Amino acid sequence: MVLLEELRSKNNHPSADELYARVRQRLPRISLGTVYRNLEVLSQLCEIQKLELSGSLKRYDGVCGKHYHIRCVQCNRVDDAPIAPLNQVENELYGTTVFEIIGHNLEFTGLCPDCTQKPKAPPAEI
Amino acid sequence: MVLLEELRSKNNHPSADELYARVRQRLPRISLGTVYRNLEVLSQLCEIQKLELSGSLKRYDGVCGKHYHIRCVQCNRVDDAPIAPLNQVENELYGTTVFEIIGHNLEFTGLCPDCTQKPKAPPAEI
DNA sequence: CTACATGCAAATGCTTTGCAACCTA
DNA sequence: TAGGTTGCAAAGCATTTGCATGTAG
Repeated sequence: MVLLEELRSKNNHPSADELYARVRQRLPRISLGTVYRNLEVLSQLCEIQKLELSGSLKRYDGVCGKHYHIRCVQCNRVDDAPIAPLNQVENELYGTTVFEIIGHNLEFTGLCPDCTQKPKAPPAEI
Repeated sequence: MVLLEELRSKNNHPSADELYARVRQRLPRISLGTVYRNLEVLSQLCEIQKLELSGSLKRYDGVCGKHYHIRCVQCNRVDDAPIAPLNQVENELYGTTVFEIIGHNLEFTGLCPDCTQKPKAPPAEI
C-alpha cells in the first residue's frame, strides 16, 4: 500500500493532510476520504499508530512499538522522544484508583529548532 | 463567576458541553459561545486548566496545579491520577533531542468502574 | 456478476468568531 | 455614552460517511 510506504519513508509524524499531499504526488486521483479510511484500517492492523496527542490534530506514525513523543508547542512538529518506556509507572496507581488500568502515554512539549529562534508571539503591542 | 463555581463544585473534568448544561440550570439564558469564551479566559488566568487529552474532546479542570489524569477509553470519564509528578523525566531528554524542552504530560488510560462491567464491544460475531 | 475499494461531496461534531443588542458605570 | 460582555447564528476545521461509480476476480 502506497500510504504505508510513504508513512515509513520519512520518520516524521504527518497529519492526515500532510500525508494526503505526499501520497497525491504518486496517486494524483486519491481522495482525502480514502486516506482517512486506509489510515484507520492500517492502524487497526497495527501496521501504523494513530497518535492522539494533545494538540487536537491527529498524526500518524509508521512505527508501531511503544514509544513517546515530543511536540513543538508552536508549529506542532512531532519527533520521537529518545527515552525508554516507563514500564513501572502504572504500578504506582494500583490500589489508588477505581479504574482498571490499561496503559499510559507520556508526551513532552517543547520548541523545535525552527521555533526556538522566533519569539513566541509576534510583538503584539497592546 | 458561575462557571468557576460550577467547575470547582464537582471534582470531575467536564467537557464544555457538560459544563454548559450544568451552568444553564443556573443561568438559563447563557450560550455555549459564552461558556467557551469564559473558559478560555479563566484558563489564561490560570484559574482553571484546559485539558487537551488524547480523546479529541477538550475537558476542563478546576484545579490548576500540575497533576496527571486517567481516562476511561470507553466513556471518556476523566479522573485525577493520584501519583506524584515526575519532575526528573525531562532530564533524560537533555542532549538527546534537538528540541528545547518545556514540559511533559502523562496520561493513563483504563476502564472506569462502570465500563469494567460491560464488555468492551457489543458481541459483534464476525 | 459480485464484492469491495474509491472519488466526491455532503454531513458531522466540536470549537471559534462576527455582529448587533445589552448592561453597567 | 463608552467599555466590555453576551446571545445568536454562522463560520471553521478535521474527520467521517453516503452513495454512485469503478475495478478485479
